[in-house]
Amino acid sequence: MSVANRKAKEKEALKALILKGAKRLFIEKGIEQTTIRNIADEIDYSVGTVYVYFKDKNAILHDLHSIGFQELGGYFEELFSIEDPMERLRKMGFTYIKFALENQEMYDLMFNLKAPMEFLESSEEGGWNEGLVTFNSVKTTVQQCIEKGHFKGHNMEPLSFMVWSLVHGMCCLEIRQRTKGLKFTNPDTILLDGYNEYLKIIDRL
Amino acid sequence: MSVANRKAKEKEALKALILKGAKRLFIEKGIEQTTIRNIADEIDYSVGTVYVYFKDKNAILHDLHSIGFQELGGYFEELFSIEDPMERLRKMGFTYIKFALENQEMYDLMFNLKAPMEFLESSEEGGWNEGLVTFNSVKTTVQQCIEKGHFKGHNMEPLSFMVWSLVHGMCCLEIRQRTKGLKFTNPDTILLDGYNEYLKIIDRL
DNA sequence: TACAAAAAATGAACAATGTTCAAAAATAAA
DNA sequence: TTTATTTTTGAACATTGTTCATTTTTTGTA
Repeated sequence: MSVANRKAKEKEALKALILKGAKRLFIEKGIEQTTIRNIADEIDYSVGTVYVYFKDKNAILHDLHSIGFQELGGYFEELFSIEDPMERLRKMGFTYIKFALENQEMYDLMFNLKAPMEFLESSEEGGWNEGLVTFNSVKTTVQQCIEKGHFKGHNMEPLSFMVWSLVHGMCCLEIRQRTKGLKFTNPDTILLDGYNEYLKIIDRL
Repeated sequence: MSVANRKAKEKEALKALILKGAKRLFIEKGIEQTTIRNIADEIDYSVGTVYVYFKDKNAILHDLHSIGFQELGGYFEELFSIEDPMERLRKMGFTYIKFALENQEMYDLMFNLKAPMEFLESSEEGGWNEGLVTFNSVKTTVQQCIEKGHFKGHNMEPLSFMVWSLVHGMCCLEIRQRTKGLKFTNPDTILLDGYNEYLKIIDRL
Protein backbone atom coordinates (compact mmCIF):
# COMPACT_ATOMS: atom_id res chain seq x y z
CA MET A 1 0.00 0.00 0.00
CA SER A 2 2.89 2.36 0.62
CA VAL A 3 3.72 2.74 -3.05
CA ALA A 4 0.17 3.54 -4.05
CA ASN A 5 0.06 5.89 -1.09
CA ARG A 6 3.19 7.72 -2.14
CA LYS A 7 1.89 7.97 -5.70
CA ALA A 8 -1.31 9.53 -4.48
CA LYS A 9 0.65 12.11 -2.54
CA GLU A 10 2.84 12.84 -5.52
CA LYS A 11 -0.25 13.37 -7.62
CA GLU A 12 -1.60 15.83 -5.08
CA ALA A 13 1.77 17.56 -4.93
CA LEU A 14 1.91 18.05 -8.68
CA LYS A 15 -1.64 19.28 -8.74
CA ALA A 16 -0.71 21.81 -6.08
CA LEU A 17 2.41 22.74 -8.03
CA ILE A 18 0.34 23.48 -11.12
CA LEU A 19 -2.08 25.61 -9.10
CA LYS A 20 0.78 27.46 -7.46
CA GLY A 21 2.41 28.21 -10.79
CA ALA A 22 -0.91 29.25 -12.27
CA LYS A 23 -1.61 31.59 -9.37
CA ARG A 24 1.81 33.21 -9.66
CA LEU A 25 1.25 33.90 -13.36
CA PHE A 26 -2.32 35.08 -12.80
CA ILE A 27 -1.18 37.65 -10.29
CA GLU A 28 1.87 38.60 -12.32
CA LYS A 29 0.29 39.08 -15.72
CA GLY A 30 -3.44 38.64 -15.32
CA ILE A 31 -5.69 35.65 -15.75
CA GLU A 32 -6.66 36.38 -19.33
CA GLN A 33 -3.03 36.78 -20.35
CA THR A 34 -2.03 33.44 -18.85
CA THR A 35 -2.11 30.36 -21.08
CA ILE A 36 -1.84 26.67 -20.28
CA ARG A 37 1.50 26.70 -22.06
CA ASN A 38 2.66 29.49 -19.76
CA ILE A 39 1.68 27.46 -16.73
CA ALA A 40 3.40 24.34 -18.06
CA ASP A 41 6.57 26.33 -18.77
CA GLU A 42 6.49 27.95 -15.36
CA ILE A 43 6.69 24.59 -13.58
CA ASP A 44 8.86 22.81 -16.18
CA TYR A 45 6.26 20.31 -17.29
CA SER A 46 4.65 19.80 -20.65
CA VAL A 47 1.22 20.96 -21.72
CA GLY A 48 -0.08 17.43 -21.76
CA THR A 49 0.80 16.87 -18.13
CA VAL A 50 -1.38 19.76 -17.06
CA TYR A 51 -4.29 18.07 -18.79
CA VAL A 52 -3.61 14.83 -16.95
CA TYR A 53 -4.18 16.58 -13.66
CA PHE A 54 -6.94 18.98 -14.71
CA LYS A 55 -9.86 18.28 -17.00
CA ASP A 56 -9.63 21.71 -18.59
CA LYS A 57 -8.84 25.35 -17.87
CA ASN A 58 -12.10 25.83 -16.00
CA ALA A 59 -11.04 23.13 -13.55
CA ILE A 60 -7.82 25.02 -12.79
CA LEU A 61 -9.71 28.28 -12.41
CA HIS A 62 -12.26 26.66 -10.12
CA ASP A 63 -9.63 25.14 -7.84
CA LEU A 64 -7.82 28.46 -7.71
CA HIS A 65 -11.11 30.19 -6.91
CA SER A 66 -11.46 27.82 -3.95
CA ILE A 67 -7.96 28.71 -2.78
CA GLY A 68 -9.02 32.35 -2.99
CA PHE A 69 -11.89 31.64 -0.61
CA GLN A 70 -9.48 30.00 1.80
CA GLU A 71 -7.41 33.15 1.71
CA LEU A 72 -10.48 35.31 2.25
CA GLY A 73 -11.21 33.07 5.21
CA GLY A 74 -7.80 33.98 6.57
CA TYR A 75 -8.65 37.67 6.32
CA PHE A 76 -11.97 37.02 8.07
CA GLU A 77 -10.47 34.98 10.91
CA GLU A 78 -9.85 37.82 13.30
CA LEU A 79 -13.43 39.00 12.90
CA PHE A 80 -14.88 36.15 14.89
CA SER A 81 -13.24 37.35 18.08
CA ILE A 82 -15.32 40.52 17.89
CA GLU A 83 -18.24 40.12 20.26
CA ASP A 84 -20.43 43.05 19.22
CA PRO A 85 -22.15 41.98 15.99
CA MET A 86 -22.55 45.56 14.76
CA GLU A 87 -18.85 46.19 15.19
CA ARG A 88 -18.14 42.85 13.50
CA LEU A 89 -20.38 43.74 10.57
CA ARG A 90 -18.61 47.07 10.13
CA LYS A 91 -15.17 45.45 10.17
CA MET A 92 -16.33 42.61 7.93
CA GLY A 93 -17.15 44.96 5.09
CA PHE A 94 -13.87 46.75 5.55
CA THR A 95 -11.95 43.47 5.57
CA TYR A 96 -13.81 42.34 2.46
CA ILE A 97 -12.81 45.51 0.62
CA LYS A 98 -9.25 45.17 1.84
CA PHE A 99 -9.07 41.62 0.52
CA ALA A 100 -10.54 42.64 -2.82
CA LEU A 101 -8.08 45.49 -3.32
CA GLU A 102 -5.05 43.48 -2.21
CA ASN A 103 -6.01 40.44 -4.32
CA GLN A 104 -7.72 41.89 -7.35
CA GLU A 105 -7.14 39.02 -9.77
CA MET A 106 -8.22 36.47 -7.18
CA TYR A 107 -11.28 38.51 -6.27
CA ASP A 108 -12.22 38.76 -9.93
CA LEU A 109 -11.89 35.01 -10.23
CA MET A 110 -13.96 34.36 -7.13
CA PHE A 111 -16.83 36.75 -7.75
CA ASN A 112 -16.80 37.77 -11.38
CA LEU A 113 -15.37 35.25 -13.80
CA LYS A 114 -17.70 32.74 -15.33
CA ALA A 115 -15.20 29.87 -15.28
CA PRO A 116 -15.68 28.67 -11.69
CA MET A 117 -19.47 28.61 -12.08
CA GLU A 118 -19.23 26.85 -15.42
CA PHE A 119 -17.07 24.24 -13.77
CA LEU A 120 -19.66 23.77 -11.05
CA GLU A 121 -22.43 23.30 -13.60
CA SER A 122 -20.46 20.64 -15.46
CA SER A 123 -19.62 18.77 -12.27
CA GLU A 124 -21.63 16.78 -9.79
CA GLU A 125 -20.94 19.17 -6.91
CA GLY A 126 -24.04 20.41 -5.12
CA GLY A 127 -23.62 24.14 -5.35
CA TRP A 128 -21.35 27.09 -4.73
CA ASN A 129 -20.17 26.02 -1.29
CA GLU A 130 -17.41 28.62 -1.05
CA GLY A 131 -19.85 31.45 -1.63
CA LEU A 132 -22.35 29.89 0.71
CA VAL A 133 -19.89 29.77 3.60
CA THR A 134 -18.79 33.35 3.10
CA PHE A 135 -22.34 34.64 2.77
CA ASN A 136 -23.23 32.76 5.93
CA SER A 137 -20.68 34.86 7.83
CA VAL A 138 -22.64 37.92 6.78
CA LYS A 139 -26.03 36.38 7.48
CA THR A 140 -25.05 35.13 10.92
CA THR A 141 -23.70 38.52 11.89
CA VAL A 142 -26.76 40.36 10.59
CA GLN A 143 -28.96 37.88 12.46
CA GLN A 144 -27.12 38.65 15.68
CA CYS A 145 -27.51 42.37 15.05
CA ILE A 146 -31.25 41.87 14.67
CA GLU A 147 -31.37 39.84 17.87
CA LYS A 148 -29.66 42.72 19.62
CA GLY A 149 -32.42 45.02 18.50
CA HIS A 150 -30.90 46.55 15.38
CA PHE A 151 -32.36 46.67 11.87
CA LYS A 152 -35.97 46.83 13.08
CA GLY A 153 -38.42 46.10 10.31
CA HIS A 154 -35.82 44.45 8.12
CA ASN A 155 -35.54 40.88 6.87
CA MET A 156 -32.31 39.08 7.55
CA GLU A 157 -31.54 37.44 4.24
CA PRO A 158 -32.41 40.25 1.83
CA LEU A 159 -30.66 42.73 4.10
CA SER A 160 -27.54 40.56 4.15
CA PHE A 161 -27.68 40.31 0.40
CA MET A 162 -27.97 44.08 0.19
CA VAL A 163 -24.93 44.56 2.39
CA TRP A 164 -22.92 42.07 0.40
CA SER A 165 -23.99 43.70 -2.86
CA LEU A 166 -22.94 47.08 -1.59
CA VAL A 167 -19.35 46.14 -0.87
CA HIS A 168 -19.15 43.81 -3.84
CA GLY A 169 -20.41 46.55 -6.13
CA MET A 170 -17.74 48.97 -5.00
CA CYS A 171 -14.97 46.40 -5.38
CA CYS A 172 -16.30 45.38 -8.76
CA LEU A 173 -16.48 48.89 -10.16
CA GLU A 174 -12.96 49.53 -8.93
CA ILE A 175 -11.42 46.30 -10.23
CA ARG A 176 -13.15 46.56 -13.59
CA GLN A 177 -11.83 50.11 -14.04
CA ARG A 178 -15.20 51.84 -13.81
CA THR A 179 -13.90 54.22 -11.15
CA LYS A 180 -10.71 55.06 -13.00
CA GLY A 181 -12.81 55.71 -16.07
CA LEU A 182 -14.77 58.27 -14.06
CA LYS A 183 -13.11 61.16 -12.30
CA PHE A 184 -13.97 61.33 -8.64
CA THR A 185 -13.15 64.25 -6.42
CA ASN A 186 -10.98 61.89 -4.36
CA PRO A 187 -10.17 59.03 -6.72
CA ASP A 188 -7.81 57.28 -4.29
CA THR A 189 -10.24 57.07 -1.42
CA ILE A 190 -13.60 56.72 -3.15
CA LEU A 191 -14.08 53.12 -1.99
CA LEU A 192 -13.44 53.95 1.65
CA ASP A 193 -15.41 57.19 1.40
CA GLY A 194 -18.31 55.28 -0.05
CA TYR A 195 -18.05 52.63 2.62
CA ASN A 196 -18.02 55.33 5.28
CA GLU A 197 -21.36 56.62 4.07
CA TYR A 198 -22.69 53.12 4.55
CA LEU A 199 -21.22 52.96 8.06
CA LYS A 200 -22.91 56.23 8.98
CA ILE A 201 -26.20 54.76 7.83
CA ILE A 202 -26.14 51.42 9.63
CA ASP A 203 -24.91 53.04 12.82
CA ARG A 204 -28.35 54.59 13.06
CA LEU A 205 -30.29 51.39 12.46
CA MET B 1 -19.53 66.73 -53.03
CA SER B 2 -22.62 64.56 -53.24
CA VAL B 3 -20.70 61.41 -54.06
CA ALA B 4 -18.27 61.80 -51.18
CA ASN B 5 -21.26 62.58 -49.05
CA ARG B 6 -23.10 59.47 -50.07
CA LYS B 7 -19.96 57.39 -49.49
CA ALA B 8 -19.66 58.74 -45.99
CA LYS B 9 -23.25 57.79 -45.30
CA GLU B 10 -22.73 54.33 -46.74
CA LYS B 11 -19.72 53.89 -44.51
CA GLU B 12 -21.77 54.85 -41.49
CA ALA B 13 -24.54 52.52 -42.60
CA LEU B 14 -22.22 49.55 -42.90
CA LYS B 15 -20.66 50.34 -39.56
CA ALA B 16 -24.12 50.37 -38.05
CA LEU B 17 -24.96 47.13 -39.84
CA ILE B 18 -21.93 45.45 -38.32
CA LEU B 19 -22.85 46.70 -34.86
CA LYS B 20 -26.43 45.56 -35.30
CA GLY B 21 -25.35 42.09 -36.37
CA ALA B 22 -22.87 41.91 -33.54
CA LYS B 23 -25.49 42.90 -31.00
CA ARG B 24 -27.93 40.32 -32.27
CA LEU B 25 -25.34 37.57 -31.92
CA PHE B 26 -24.20 38.83 -28.53
CA ILE B 27 -27.70 38.65 -27.17
CA GLU B 28 -28.43 35.37 -28.91
CA LYS B 29 -25.34 33.39 -27.93
CA GLY B 30 -23.30 35.55 -25.60
CA ILE B 31 -20.44 37.91 -26.19
CA GLU B 32 -17.70 35.40 -25.50
CA GLN B 33 -19.22 32.89 -27.90
CA THR B 34 -19.41 35.40 -30.74
CA THR B 35 -16.47 35.63 -33.15
CA ILE B 36 -15.62 38.16 -35.81
CA ARG B 37 -16.30 35.45 -38.39
CA ASN B 38 -19.77 34.99 -36.91
CA ILE B 39 -20.46 38.67 -37.23
CA ALA B 40 -19.19 38.77 -40.81
CA ASP B 41 -21.36 35.78 -41.73
CA GLU B 42 -24.39 37.28 -40.04
CA ILE B 43 -24.32 40.34 -42.31
CA ASP B 44 -22.98 38.59 -45.44
CA TYR B 45 -19.66 40.37 -45.53
CA SER B 46 -16.15 38.99 -45.23
CA VAL B 47 -13.94 39.07 -42.16
CA GLY B 48 -11.65 41.60 -43.78
CA THR B 49 -14.46 44.08 -44.27
CA VAL B 50 -15.19 44.13 -40.56
CA TYR B 51 -11.59 45.15 -40.00
CA VAL B 52 -11.90 47.97 -42.53
CA TYR B 53 -14.60 49.53 -40.39
CA PHE B 54 -13.31 48.64 -36.94
CA LYS B 55 -9.74 48.70 -35.69
CA ASP B 56 -10.25 45.54 -33.67
CA LYS B 57 -12.74 43.63 -31.56
CA ASN B 58 -12.38 46.08 -28.69
CA ALA B 59 -13.56 48.86 -30.98
CA ILE B 60 -16.74 46.94 -31.78
CA LEU B 61 -17.32 46.18 -28.13
CA HIS B 62 -16.77 49.79 -27.17
CA ASP B 63 -19.22 51.12 -29.75
CA LEU B 64 -21.77 48.55 -28.65
CA HIS B 65 -21.19 49.54 -25.04
CA SER B 66 -22.04 53.12 -26.04
CA ILE B 67 -25.22 51.92 -27.68
CA GLY B 68 -26.05 50.17 -24.43
CA PHE B 69 -25.77 53.48 -22.60
CA GLN B 70 -28.13 55.08 -25.10
CA GLU B 71 -30.62 52.33 -24.34
CA LEU B 72 -30.14 52.81 -20.61
CA GLY B 73 -30.83 56.48 -21.25
CA GLY B 74 -34.13 55.45 -22.80
CA TYR B 75 -35.07 53.55 -19.66
CA PHE B 76 -34.11 56.59 -17.56
CA GLU B 77 -36.05 59.09 -19.64
CA GLU B 78 -39.32 58.90 -17.75
CA LEU B 79 -37.48 59.48 -14.47
CA PHE B 80 -36.82 63.12 -15.19
CA SER B 81 -40.49 63.98 -15.03
CA ILE B 82 -40.55 62.95 -11.39
CA GLU B 83 -40.36 66.10 -9.31
CA ASP B 84 -39.66 64.64 -5.87
CA PRO B 85 -35.94 63.73 -5.86
CA MET B 86 -36.40 61.00 -3.24
CA GLU B 87 -39.08 59.36 -5.31
CA ARG B 88 -36.88 59.75 -8.40
CA LEU B 89 -33.92 58.15 -6.61
CA ARG B 90 -36.06 55.20 -5.58
CA LYS B 91 -37.36 54.66 -9.10
CA MET B 92 -33.92 55.19 -10.61
CA GLY B 93 -32.48 52.22 -8.78
CA PHE B 94 -35.44 50.13 -9.74
CA THR B 95 -35.14 51.16 -13.39
CA TYR B 96 -31.42 50.42 -13.31
CA ILE B 97 -32.07 46.89 -12.04
CA LYS B 98 -34.81 46.41 -14.60
CA PHE B 99 -32.47 47.41 -17.41
CA ALA B 100 -29.73 45.12 -16.13
CA LEU B 101 -32.01 42.10 -15.91
CA GLU B 102 -33.66 42.69 -19.28
CA ASN B 103 -30.33 43.35 -21.03
CA GLN B 104 -27.85 41.13 -19.25
CA GLU B 105 -25.25 40.82 -21.99
CA MET B 106 -25.35 44.55 -22.67
CA TYR B 107 -25.10 45.36 -18.98
CA ASP B 108 -22.14 43.05 -18.66
CA LEU B 109 -20.49 44.83 -21.56
CA MET B 110 -21.19 48.28 -20.15
CA PHE B 111 -20.15 47.72 -16.54
CA ASN B 112 -18.07 44.57 -16.36
CA LEU B 113 -16.12 43.69 -19.45
CA LYS B 114 -12.62 45.04 -19.81
CA ALA B 115 -12.85 45.62 -23.55
CA PRO B 116 -14.58 49.03 -23.57
CA MET B 117 -12.12 50.42 -21.03
CA GLU B 118 -9.15 48.97 -22.89
CA PHE B 119 -10.42 50.67 -26.00
CA LEU B 120 -10.64 53.99 -24.16
CA GLU B 121 -7.07 53.64 -22.91
CA SER B 122 -5.75 53.00 -26.40
CA SER B 123 -7.66 55.94 -27.87
CA GLU B 124 -7.41 59.68 -27.51
CA GLU B 125 -10.82 60.07 -25.90
CA GLY B 126 -10.83 61.91 -22.63
CA GLY B 127 -12.53 59.47 -20.34
CA TRP B 128 -15.52 57.28 -19.77
CA ASN B 129 -18.15 59.78 -20.86
CA GLU B 130 -21.00 57.26 -20.92
CA GLY B 131 -20.42 56.31 -17.32
CA LEU B 132 -19.95 59.93 -16.34
CA VAL B 133 -23.32 60.96 -17.73
CA THR B 134 -25.15 58.10 -16.04
CA PHE B 135 -23.44 58.66 -12.72
CA ASN B 136 -24.33 62.34 -12.99
CA SER B 137 -28.00 61.40 -13.02
CA VAL B 138 -27.48 59.77 -9.65
CA LYS B 139 -25.37 62.59 -8.27
CA THR B 140 -27.80 65.29 -9.35
CA THR B 141 -30.70 63.46 -7.78
CA VAL B 142 -28.84 62.83 -4.54
CA GLN B 143 -27.82 66.48 -4.48
CA GLN B 144 -31.45 67.53 -4.76
CA CYS B 145 -32.37 65.14 -1.97
CA ILE B 146 -29.76 66.78 0.21
CA GLU B 147 -31.06 70.22 -0.66
CA LYS B 148 -34.50 69.09 0.42
CA GLY B 149 -33.13 68.17 3.82
CA HIS B 150 -32.47 64.47 3.37
CA PHE B 151 -29.24 62.57 3.99
CA LYS B 152 -28.09 64.87 6.79
CA GLY B 153 -24.43 64.40 7.60
CA HIS B 154 -23.69 62.68 4.32
CA ASN B 155 -21.44 63.70 1.43
CA MET B 156 -23.01 63.82 -1.98
CA GLU B 157 -20.41 62.09 -4.13
CA PRO B 158 -19.44 59.17 -1.89
CA LEU B 159 -23.09 58.61 -1.05
CA SER B 160 -23.99 58.53 -4.73
CA PHE B 161 -21.18 56.09 -5.34
CA MET B 162 -22.49 53.93 -2.52
CA VAL B 163 -25.98 53.90 -4.01
CA TRP B 164 -24.66 53.05 -7.43
CA SER B 165 -22.47 50.28 -5.99
CA LEU B 166 -25.42 48.81 -4.17
CA VAL B 167 -27.56 48.30 -7.25
CA HIS B 168 -24.60 47.45 -9.44
CA GLY B 169 -23.46 44.84 -6.94
CA MET B 170 -26.82 43.12 -6.95
CA CYS B 171 -27.02 43.09 -10.75
CA CYS B 172 -23.45 41.89 -10.99
CA LEU B 173 -23.89 38.98 -8.61
CA GLU B 174 -27.05 37.97 -10.44
CA ILE B 175 -25.62 38.22 -13.95
CA ARG B 176 -22.40 36.46 -13.05
CA GLN B 177 -24.38 33.58 -11.53
CA ARG B 178 -23.36 34.18 -7.93
CA THR B 179 -26.98 34.17 -6.80
CA LYS B 180 -27.89 31.03 -8.71
CA GLY B 181 -24.81 29.38 -7.19
CA LEU B 182 -26.18 30.22 -3.77
CA LYS B 183 -29.63 29.09 -2.64
CA PHE B 184 -31.76 31.93 -1.43
CA THR B 185 -35.03 31.49 0.38
CA ASN B 186 -36.70 33.32 -2.52
CA PRO B 187 -34.30 32.94 -5.42
CA ASP B 188 -36.57 34.62 -7.94
CA THR B 189 -37.09 37.82 -6.00
CA ILE B 190 -33.82 38.23 -4.14
CA LEU B 191 -32.81 41.29 -6.18
CA LEU B 192 -36.04 43.10 -5.54
CA ASP B 193 -36.17 41.94 -1.92
CA GLY B 194 -32.65 43.25 -1.43
CA TYR B 195 -33.54 46.51 -3.11
CA ASN B 196 -36.59 46.84 -0.87
CA GLU B 197 -34.37 46.70 2.22
CA TYR B 198 -32.44 49.60 0.74
CA LEU B 199 -35.66 51.51 0.09
CA LYS B 200 -36.73 51.04 3.70
CA ILE B 201 -33.42 52.49 4.80
CA ILE B 202 -33.29 55.61 2.67
CA ASP B 203 -36.91 56.40 3.40
CA ARG B 204 -35.79 57.18 6.92
CA LEU B 205 -32.87 59.41 5.96
C1' DT C 1 -18.92 53.84 -74.31
C1' DA C 2 -14.17 52.68 -72.98
C1' DC C 3 -10.70 52.86 -69.89
C1' DA C 4 -7.63 54.24 -66.04
C1' DA C 5 -7.55 55.50 -61.13
C1' DA C 6 -9.44 55.11 -56.61
C1' DA C 7 -12.07 52.80 -53.19
C1' DA C 8 -14.03 48.80 -51.18
C1' DA C 9 -14.25 44.01 -50.32
C1' DT C 10 -12.07 39.68 -50.08
C1' DG C 11 -10.22 35.39 -48.10
C1' DA C 12 -5.94 32.95 -47.69
C1' DA C 13 -2.39 33.02 -44.33
C1' DC C 14 -0.32 33.84 -39.63
C1' DA C 15 0.36 33.50 -34.74
C1' DA C 16 -1.67 32.20 -30.57
C1' DT C 17 -5.00 29.59 -27.94
C1' DG C 18 -7.31 25.32 -25.62
C1' DT C 19 -7.36 20.58 -26.21
C1' DT C 20 -6.35 15.66 -27.62
C1' DC C 21 -3.88 11.47 -28.00
C1' DA C 22 -0.57 8.09 -29.87
C1' DA C 23 3.96 7.49 -28.68
C1' DA C 24 7.98 7.69 -25.56
C1' DA C 25 10.03 7.63 -21.06
C1' DA C 26 10.07 6.39 -16.39
C1' DT C 27 8.74 3.49 -12.81
C1' DA C 28 7.03 -0.73 -10.62
C1' DA C 29 6.33 -5.64 -10.47
C1' DA C 30 7.82 -10.26 -11.76
C1' DT D 1 16.49 -8.84 -16.59
C1' DT D 2 12.12 -8.59 -18.52
C1' DT D 3 7.45 -7.31 -18.62
C1' DA D 4 3.56 -4.43 -17.25
C1' DT D 5 1.94 -0.15 -15.63
C1' DT D 6 2.08 4.61 -14.94
C1' DT D 7 3.55 9.09 -16.17
C1' DT D 8 5.05 12.39 -19.35
C1' DT D 9 5.49 14.23 -23.69
C1' DG D 10 4.91 17.30 -27.72
C1' DA D 11 3.17 17.10 -32.34
C1' DA D 12 -1.26 17.88 -34.32
C1' DC D 13 -6.03 19.84 -34.57
C1' DA D 14 -9.72 23.23 -34.48
C1' DT D 15 -10.72 27.83 -33.43
C1' DT D 16 -9.64 32.45 -32.47
C1' DG D 17 -8.17 37.57 -33.66
C1' DT D 18 -5.70 39.85 -37.08
C1' DT D 19 -3.20 41.24 -41.44
C1' DC D 20 -2.54 42.34 -46.18
C1' DA D 21 -1.69 41.35 -51.09
C1' DT D 22 -5.07 40.54 -54.44
C1' DT D 23 -9.56 41.00 -56.65
C1' DT D 24 -13.78 43.31 -57.46
C1' DT D 25 -16.46 47.33 -57.70
C1' DT D 26 -17.11 52.09 -58.27
C1' DT D 27 -15.81 56.61 -59.88
C1' DG D 28 -13.96 60.10 -62.98
C1' DT D 29 -12.59 61.25 -67.65
C1' DA D 30 -11.96 61.24 -72.74
